[in-house]
Amino acid sequence: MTSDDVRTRIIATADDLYNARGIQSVGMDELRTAAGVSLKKLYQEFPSKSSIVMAVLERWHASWTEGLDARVRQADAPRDRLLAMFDYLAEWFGQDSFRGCGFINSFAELGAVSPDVAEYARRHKESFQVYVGHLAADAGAPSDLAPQLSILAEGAQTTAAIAGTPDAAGHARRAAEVLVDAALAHPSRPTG
Amino acid sequence: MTSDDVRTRIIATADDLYNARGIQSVGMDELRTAAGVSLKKLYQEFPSKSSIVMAVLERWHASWTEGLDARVRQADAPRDRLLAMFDYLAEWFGQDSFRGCGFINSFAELGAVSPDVAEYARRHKESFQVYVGHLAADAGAPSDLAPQLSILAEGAQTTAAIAGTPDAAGHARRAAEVLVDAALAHPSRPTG
DNA sequence: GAGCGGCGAGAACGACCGTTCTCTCCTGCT
DNA sequence: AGCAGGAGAGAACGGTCGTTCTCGCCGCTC
Repeated sequence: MTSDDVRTRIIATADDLYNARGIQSVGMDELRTAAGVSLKKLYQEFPSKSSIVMAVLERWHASWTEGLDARVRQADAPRDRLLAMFDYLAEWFGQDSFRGCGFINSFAELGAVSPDVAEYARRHKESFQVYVGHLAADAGAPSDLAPQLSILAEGAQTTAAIAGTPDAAGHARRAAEVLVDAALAHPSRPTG
Repeated sequence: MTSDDVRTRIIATADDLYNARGIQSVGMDELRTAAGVSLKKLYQEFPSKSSIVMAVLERWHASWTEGLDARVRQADAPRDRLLAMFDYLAEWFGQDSFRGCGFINSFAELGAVSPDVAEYARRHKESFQVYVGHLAADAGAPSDLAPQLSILAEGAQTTAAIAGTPDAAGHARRAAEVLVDAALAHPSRPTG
């Protein structure tokens, strides 16, 4: 078993546990047991718990970004691409393991106490807004639209998590349709 | 000094500390010191930390509900009342002490580990949606509108918290204007 | 004025956390 | 076969947490 295998397994286990129960509630010993790794090996791969946390945040960022992009690329028309992200949210909310956006959660848990976590969450959300901005620009929408859709997506995530139902994705999608259509009725550049 | 004074002071102090740094990061000793109360008196008024947490959640709920309602009542027209909640958000986000919605934060911190906190957060958000539902009904909007505006408000709260800027309130308000106007163009009942 | 009941300050306690250390055992090389 | 080195299990350590206990002090009552 290579060192990469061990790292991957630790991060995958921490992903599950941190997502399910929060970061502070999961101790190193529980993580060690669940990952099936000796404590020595754990600290050989990661110098501290906070380095594991950062690695998990990276994993969350990559998996969210890739999943979103893959879902968006299934649609062809720019308008459909803008709306596809809400279908991605719907799929995500429907999973049993869904317990809210890990970045919102980790920011709430540790943002005030760990500048690294706060900064990583900020950058993740910023990169999402930039991504939505590109989709909106491709659709020829004015620059107002992207932050509005981003806010809808964020709201759907917290609402779905707290309410415990995936309904928010549908509500957000229908709101997004109205906003997108209104924005495209006053495009920022001619349709050609 | 009456017992009520002490309770109020403890809750007010816990409010500040929990809001600023999260619940788990604030220990009983720090709370005791900041509130200027003996540890004995603290445990005389509250049997446990979790009972203080619940009391703070109640305070948050009351202060949010009252503040929102007061702001909404400043507007007369039903449409303005629906939009007024985003002005309330803008004022809130602009405060130095703003660090996100306490219910979203406490749910993220403790929701998975404390059913009481999770349930209280759920009920708080539900009561907000009911409130928005009344405002929307008064404006004669179809029932779709209320959850959409609620999601916008939630998204604005998390976006403003993580980004560290109050801009999200303005974005959410402009999105809400579009949604409200679109909804009122297809009213659920005649304008009379 | 003597006893007493309640108070504040803070020590103490048990549990748990993140991290390190020890000790044993297994493996692979010569 | 004998030895060196690394790995695993888990004890140990220092710190902190929520909670309780102790103790000395103050103001009240007879």
